[in-house]
Amino acid sequence: MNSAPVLNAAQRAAVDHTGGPLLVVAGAGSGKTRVLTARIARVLGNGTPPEAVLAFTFTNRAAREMRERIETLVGAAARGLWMGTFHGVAVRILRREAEKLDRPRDFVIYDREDQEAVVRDIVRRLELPESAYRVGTVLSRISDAKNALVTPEQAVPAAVTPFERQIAECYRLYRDRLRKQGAYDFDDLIAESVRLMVEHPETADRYGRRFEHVLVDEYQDTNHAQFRLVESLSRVHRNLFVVGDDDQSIYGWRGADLANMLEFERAFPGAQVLRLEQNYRSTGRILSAANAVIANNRDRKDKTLWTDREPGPPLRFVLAADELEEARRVRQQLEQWARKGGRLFESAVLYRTNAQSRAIEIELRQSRMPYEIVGGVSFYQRREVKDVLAYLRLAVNPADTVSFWRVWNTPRRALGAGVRERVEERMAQGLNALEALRSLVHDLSLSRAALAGATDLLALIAELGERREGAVDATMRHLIERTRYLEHLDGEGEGGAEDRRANVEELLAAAAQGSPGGRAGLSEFLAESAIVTDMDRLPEGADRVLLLTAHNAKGLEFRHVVVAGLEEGLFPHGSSLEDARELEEERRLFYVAITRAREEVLLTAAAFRRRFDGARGGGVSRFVDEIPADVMEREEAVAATRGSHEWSTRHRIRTGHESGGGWESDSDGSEGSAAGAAAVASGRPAAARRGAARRAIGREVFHDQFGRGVVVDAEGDGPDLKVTVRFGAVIKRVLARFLNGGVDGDPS
DNA sequence: GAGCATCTGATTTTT
DNA sequence: TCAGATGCTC
Repeated sequence: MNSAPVLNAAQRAAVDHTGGPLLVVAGAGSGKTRVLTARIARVLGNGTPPEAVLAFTFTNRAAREMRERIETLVGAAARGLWMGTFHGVAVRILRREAEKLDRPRDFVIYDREDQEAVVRDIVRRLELPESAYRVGTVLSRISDAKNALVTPEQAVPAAVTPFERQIAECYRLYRDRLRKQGAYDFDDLIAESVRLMVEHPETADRYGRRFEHVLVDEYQDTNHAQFRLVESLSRVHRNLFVVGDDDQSIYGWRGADLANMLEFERAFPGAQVLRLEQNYRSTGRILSAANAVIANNRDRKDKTLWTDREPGPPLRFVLAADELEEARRVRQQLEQWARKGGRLFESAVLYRTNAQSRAIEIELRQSRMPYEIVGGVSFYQRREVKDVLAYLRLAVNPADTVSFWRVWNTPRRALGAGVRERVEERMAQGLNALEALRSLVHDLSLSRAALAGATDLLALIAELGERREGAVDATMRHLIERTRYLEHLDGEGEGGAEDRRANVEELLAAAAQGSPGGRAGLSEFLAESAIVTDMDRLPEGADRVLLLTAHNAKGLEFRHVVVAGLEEGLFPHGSSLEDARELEEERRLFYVAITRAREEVLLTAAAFRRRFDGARGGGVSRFVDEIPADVMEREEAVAATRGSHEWSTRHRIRTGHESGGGWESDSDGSEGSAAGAAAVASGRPAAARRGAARRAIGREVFHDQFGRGVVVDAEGDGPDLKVTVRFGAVIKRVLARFLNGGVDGDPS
C-alpha cells in the first residue's frame, strides 16, 4: 500500500513501543496499517502467543488482509490471533459465554429490517401515532441508548417529556421482545458484551488475563460501548495500542465519540501519544487541497500532513448541467485515465448518498465500462437472500418470530390474516410462533387449505432442524427444492427473477464455501452472514471501476478518484447545514474522500439534480471553494455565462474559463443561464411544488426553436405554469403553454 | 385468501 | 423513483 521501503522514525517508535497504553495519531496515508501489522508481528516475534493478541479492525475485510500480511511476516505463528470487527469479536464472546446471558448460544442477529418489524409492531400495539413515532425515529433513539449503555430500566425513569416516556417504553418492550426471541441487534452485540463483563467480573478477569495485547484500528470511530469493551478487555495487561485520526471521524451519527480519542490520555493514565504526519499516498497537490479543506474545521487537533512526493497534476472541478451530464463527464474521465495506462480497478467514484450511483451506473452500463457498486442494498439484505436465511434461522432458533412471519406464507401456503390472529392469540399465552401454529394444527381448527399449509411449514422446519449439523449448502439446497423457491421467484411476475435466482445461487455458493474459519455449522454461518458487509465480499483483482459512498471508501486508496455530487445540500448534506458539528463531520467526510487518491482527483457537481420529489440545484459545494486555486482547475460551463453572479450568494462563480472551455458552451447564454441561476439560487424546497409543476419535472418536451429538452424545474399552475428546460447544454425558462404539446403528455 | 390498483412516505451515511 | 402498505374486488 505505502511505498516507504522501511519504517520511518515515528512508525518505528510505534512498532517498538515497549508496553502500556499508546495512542498513535495517524494522518491519512501515513502508513497506519503498516504500523499495526508490523506491531502485531513484533509482539508475536517477542514470544506472545497469538491467542493472547486481540485486534479490532473496522471491516472484516481489513481483518482478513491484515491477517494475511502478518502471516507472510511470521508464518504459522499468526494462527489463532483474535482479529475482527467489534461486532465479529463480540459475537464470538457472546457465543462462548451464552450460558451466562439471557439468549441462547444460537442467537440470531437482527438487521435493520428485522428491527423495524419489531418496532412497527410495538408502536401499533401501544397505539402511538405513527407520524410522530416513526420506526426510524424510535430505532435511532434505542440505538443511541444502547451505544451509551443506557438500559430501559434507566431510560424509563429518566424520561421527562411524554414523548421520551413513550420512546423509553418502546425501548423496554423492544428489549424484552428481542430477549424472548433469542435475538440481538447490532448494538446489542457490543452493549451485551460490556454487560457480560460488568455483571461477571470473573469472566472479565479471564478475558483480561488472556489478552496481553489489545489493538484498535480507526479508533476515532469507536462509540462509548466499544470504548468500554476495549477498556475492559485491556484492563489486566494494559497493553492497549490504538490508531486513529480525528480528522477522519465520520460516524458521529452512529454514536462514534471523538472524546474516546481526544481524551485517551485521561482515560488511560500513563498513556503515550505518537504522531504519524508523513503521507506516503498522495501527491503534493492532493495533500495541499486536503490540508486546506480540513483546516476549516474548528473542532480538531491541529496537525499538518506533509509529503515529499511530487506535486502531481492539479485537481479538477467540473460543473455539469445535470446529473446525466455529470455522469457523462465522469465516464469520460474514467476512460481517459484508463487510456493513459491506468487500469479500471485503480479508479473509484465516490459520492455522498447511495442514490447517486444510479445515474452513473446507467452511463457506465451504456458505454460498457465494467463497474461494481458497493453498498446500497447489500447482498444479504436482498429479499430472496433474507427469505432463505429466515427459514434457516427459524430452524436454528424457533423463537425467532420475525423470521417466522417473514416466511410462514412465502411461498404461498394459504395462510393469512385470519390464521395470523389466532397464532398471535396463542403466542400471548407464552407459546412461540411455531408452537402456536402447531397447536392450531392439533386442534384441527383450520380450513383445509390452511391446515395443509401449516402442516407443510412445520414439517419443513423440522426437517431443516434435523439437518442443522450437516453441510450448510446441502441443508439450504434441501430448503430451496422443498419450497420450490426458485419457481416461486419466477412466478412473481415482476422482472428481476433472473437476478434473484442468481443471488440464491450465490448464497448457495457462499454456504458451500463455509466460513473462513473452516467447517462452520449452520449457526455459525448465519451469524457470519449477519455481520458481513458488501465491502467484505468484494472480490479482488477484477478490472472494474468501483462506485461507492465516501463512507464505504474509508480505509481504501485508489490511483484515481472522482468525487461526484459536490453541491450544497448534497455534500455537505442538507441535514447537516444547520448544525456546526454535523457540518464539520461532512467536511471530514470530504477530507476522507479526496485523501483516498494517490495521483488524480476529479470533483464534479450538477447545476440541477433530479431527486425523488423533483429537481433541485444546490449550488456548488463550499468544500470545492475551500480548495486553493493554485492546486485546482475549474471548468464551469453552465455557470460560465452571463448572469451567473446570481448563482448563489455564498459562492461566486469565477468566469475566467468560459472562453477557453471547448466543452459545449452555451451558444445563447443571454437568458438561459440567468434562468438557471435563478432556479438554482432559489433552492426552494422541491416539496413546495405541487400538482402540475411537480408532474412536469422530468418530462421530455419540444420547443419550436430550441428542439427537444427536459424539464428540470417548474412552478406555477395552469396557464401560468413556468418551466425550466434543459435543451442540451442550454437552459431556458419558458411558459409551458409555449411548448409544443405542453408538458401534460406522457413522461419521456 | 389472493391479486391488483392506488397511495404514501422516504434517502444520509452502516455494523 | 420506488418499495411497502393499504384497500378494493373476485
